[in-house]
Amino acid sequence: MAEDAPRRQPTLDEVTELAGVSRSVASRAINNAPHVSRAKREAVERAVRQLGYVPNPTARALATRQTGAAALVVSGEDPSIFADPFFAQVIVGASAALEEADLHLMLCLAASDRSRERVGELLRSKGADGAMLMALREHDPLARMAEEAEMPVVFGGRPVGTTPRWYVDVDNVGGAREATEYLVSRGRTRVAAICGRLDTEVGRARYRGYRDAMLAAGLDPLPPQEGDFTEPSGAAAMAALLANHPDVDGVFAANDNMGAGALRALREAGRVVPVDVAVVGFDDLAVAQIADPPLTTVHQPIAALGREMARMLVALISGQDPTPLILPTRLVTRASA
Amino acid sequence: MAEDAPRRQPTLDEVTELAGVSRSVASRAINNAPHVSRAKREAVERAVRQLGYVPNPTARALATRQTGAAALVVSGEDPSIFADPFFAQVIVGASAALEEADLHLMLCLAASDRSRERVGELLRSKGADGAMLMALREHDPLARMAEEAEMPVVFGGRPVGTTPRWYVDVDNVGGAREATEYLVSRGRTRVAAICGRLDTEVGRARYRGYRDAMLAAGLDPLPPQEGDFTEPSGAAAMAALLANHPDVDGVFAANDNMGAGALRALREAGRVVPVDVAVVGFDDLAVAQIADPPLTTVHQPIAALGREMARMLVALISGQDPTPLILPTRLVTRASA
DNA sequence: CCCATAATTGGAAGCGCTCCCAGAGCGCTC
DNA sequence: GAGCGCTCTGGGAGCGCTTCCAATTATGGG
Repeated sequence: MAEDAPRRQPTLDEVTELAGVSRSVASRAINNAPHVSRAKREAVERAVRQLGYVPNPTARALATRQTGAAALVVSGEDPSIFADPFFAQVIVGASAALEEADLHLMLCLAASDRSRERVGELLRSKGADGAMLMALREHDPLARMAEEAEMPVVFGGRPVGTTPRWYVDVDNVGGAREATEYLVSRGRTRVAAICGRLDTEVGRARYRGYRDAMLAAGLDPLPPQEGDFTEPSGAAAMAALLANHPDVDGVFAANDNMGAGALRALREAGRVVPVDVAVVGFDDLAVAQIADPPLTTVHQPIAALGREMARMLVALISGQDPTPLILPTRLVTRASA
Repeated sequence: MAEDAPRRQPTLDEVTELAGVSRSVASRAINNAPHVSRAKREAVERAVRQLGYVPNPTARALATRQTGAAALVVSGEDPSIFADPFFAQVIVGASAALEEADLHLMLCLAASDRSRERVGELLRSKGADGAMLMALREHDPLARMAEEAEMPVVFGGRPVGTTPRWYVDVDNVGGAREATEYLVSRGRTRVAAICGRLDTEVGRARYRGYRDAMLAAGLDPLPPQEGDFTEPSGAAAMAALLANHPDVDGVFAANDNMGAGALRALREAGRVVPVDVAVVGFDDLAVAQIADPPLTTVHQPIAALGREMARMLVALISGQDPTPLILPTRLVTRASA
């Protein structure tokens, strides 16, 4: 049973020979293509089983000009951005959808010039059948690389400045507006926004939603208190806010990490949440439930984001022309507001 | 400048022609191989630039029998296991190390039979130059697949039952022992363990460390209170513990998620941490810092785990025979104990 | 100035698979 | 019984690159 000769992988030709058919027939049989008689098909199947033959994906890729893989590129200036559990969920969704199309997932963390350069080469060399780009920042070189590459590309979230042809995004403006409206509806009038980096579209859009809601309610929006989406930056922003606007009674944080940071800063400053200050976050990650008090937050369908990106990419690869998609958010109320 | 003809990628032959050299020379020049005169090398470089030539990785892969990619396989019975931020950090480390060797990262979430089958095929067909396997459970079919595939394979953590030839692991027993010893050293005598799934080696090893430390201190170890590494399971385990052993005064949780859950259950039961019950976790993820009170925990070098796995794999791929590695842990004391 | 030696060079054979195409075989119809 | 439209079949030409090898040219010592 066990040969331990230094055997190579068996090739199609060996199957061909054992089954007594031509290469074309063997190839067709293996790919379940038509025009193969029942007898030959079975002969091929038998030979395949006997030899333990597995098609060589590289050779197939060369012949078909399809690699069978899609890249998920996460930009950022250092790899720590990827530590955000957000991406893990995107991956879960994308991975599932790619699997349906029998594509493999290539993950590229484009956090250094070197790695960005490698991504560029991947795109230009058609090292994948398509790519999903996420977390692009302003003037991100990846945007141009993607444009120049003649490869299907789907954006996750819109990059700052331009609106790509194909993207999946979450309704950031709407979600932020809803969060702010909720705070206002609970009687808060001095509501501040701890926003994410304003060189990202998410950061801007969520601030815009806050501002719109404030203006619509006849309240004065405060200028953006910028953080970088991390917990410490949220705490720092909250501290700054308390220093400049001691009378703040509501806070909209542009994500849960910063919301959790704000909660901590408030606790350290002796403010009671939600009595003194109500806080709403964005994302609805695990941290929102674990936070104390649990964080009222804007839920966004993260796995669905990944899934839809992948589906859109698959559609693109198969020659269709899908339309961009904006996924809805919904407010999840917990104890913090 | 901009041709918008439906141009294919330029091929080596076109470079060859433009530079006026043979294919061999062009190939050597492009790969920085020796035996190319200065003049021809420059001619090739010029042609490459002029044509915007990028080597086709698939063709190269077919010729060299090297795909230029390594797979990271995360097993599990459903994809949610991947939501654990643990993996994100492993990926950050692995990705960086692979980049140094100019390898791409293929991520496989093997959470269904279908996806496991695809991984098996990837392994058998040599669709990657090597693979890193993580989170294998007892009788995990991936173990056999990996064994049968003649492909370099590195394990992250040891699977239950067997000790693979190449692996990188964390000192789970030592870490758990240290955590328990610390609790004991703080005067706790009725220390319980909330352990992870006992069909994983991590779960077993951490319980073993707890038990060893208890026995060494002349205390009675409690039977394992099993959770599944999630926050809710930690809370449930803690509740069960309080019901069966109301006098418990110390808890070692096999990871931070469950530690956070225990904290919540204790709070809900009116116990004060660390006065009534001291709690120690394991992992030192972000949740440990955010928890209230902040969780004393066993820090493990997660990114380093990923990095070392990747390095070991690279060594294996390049024909070396590296030795298994066990990474040290260290206790980080915070307010919970 | 000639020959041994080393550095370059280009031809050509793969790597393993897909797929176009022409030809063969076969059952019908008219 | 010839002609037509099928389905099958296998030959062979790629896909784009690496690399072995024999041939060519450059180098240099005697």
